[in-house]
Amino acid sequence: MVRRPLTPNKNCNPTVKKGAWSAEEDQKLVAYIRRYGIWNWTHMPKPAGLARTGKSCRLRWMNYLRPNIRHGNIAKQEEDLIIELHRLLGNKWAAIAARLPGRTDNEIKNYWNTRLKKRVGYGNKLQIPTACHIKVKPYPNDSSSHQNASLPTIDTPKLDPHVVPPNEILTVSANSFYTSCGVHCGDKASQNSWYSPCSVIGEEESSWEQILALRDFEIVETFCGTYMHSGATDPALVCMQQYLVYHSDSCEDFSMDLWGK
DNA sequence: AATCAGACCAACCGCTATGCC
DNA sequence: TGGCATAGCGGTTGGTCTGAT
Repeated sequence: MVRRPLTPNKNCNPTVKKGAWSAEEDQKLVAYIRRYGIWNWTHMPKPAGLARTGKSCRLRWMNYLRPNIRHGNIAKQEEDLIIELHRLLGNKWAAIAARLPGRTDNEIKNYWNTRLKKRVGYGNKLQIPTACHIKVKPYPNDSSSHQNASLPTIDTPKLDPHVVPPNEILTVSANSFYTSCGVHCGDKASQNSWYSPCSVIGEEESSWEQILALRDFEIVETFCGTYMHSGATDPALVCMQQYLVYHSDSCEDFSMDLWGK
């Protein structure tokens, strides 16, 4: 869809162009960024030969021109993930987009507002436990983490699941945490045998919502091990797998390491 | 064929977070 | 510590498309 350039606003700088980007402008911006990189959005337009604000350039680049952007054809799997993440995060479009490679926050926001909002009801936002004090480690390179103030603050010690037994990972207020996540951490855990969240709490959706809510944190990696151990298959796993940072090639490999198999 | 309403989506705007001095 | 510049986010706007009448 091509948007016609807007009529210049009297109150705005007439030298600054607004509205739809032309192919020539796109080309200029891409060429400039390829050559010089992104060094300062505010001062970039002039040397790039663009009569645009830095803000406009940034938006155009982020939402349309940058590499690996995918437009349209949102798959059913992606749609499910958007719905699930939105239930967890609310309108944190950037955070949701970070979980969908190639998709932009703007695209997801539009997709939600125009298609999904009607289908998905409101008022069912996850109630996240707040009683645990497990230290968080934000995911690396996740610029959106700082904006997730609505998520629980969880303190975990530095995790190394290859070394630390699962039942020793969380030490403070662990019971409340495990209970809220539906993960048994009693005797069974000490025997190196976790319950899957689903089997413990009996409310699969509720459990996984809460686990997914921790997606920014290292702890989710541990739950992936648990999840794999349960042998379940679920779109939620797709979400988690994207955030594994282990050297293992797959979640299953990680799980096997974790369980010493 | 013309009109209209709703859907879609690119782009803008205002605000906030962050970093630097 | 406060002020400023910049980046980034989310809400909103408005132009185009499409299907119904």
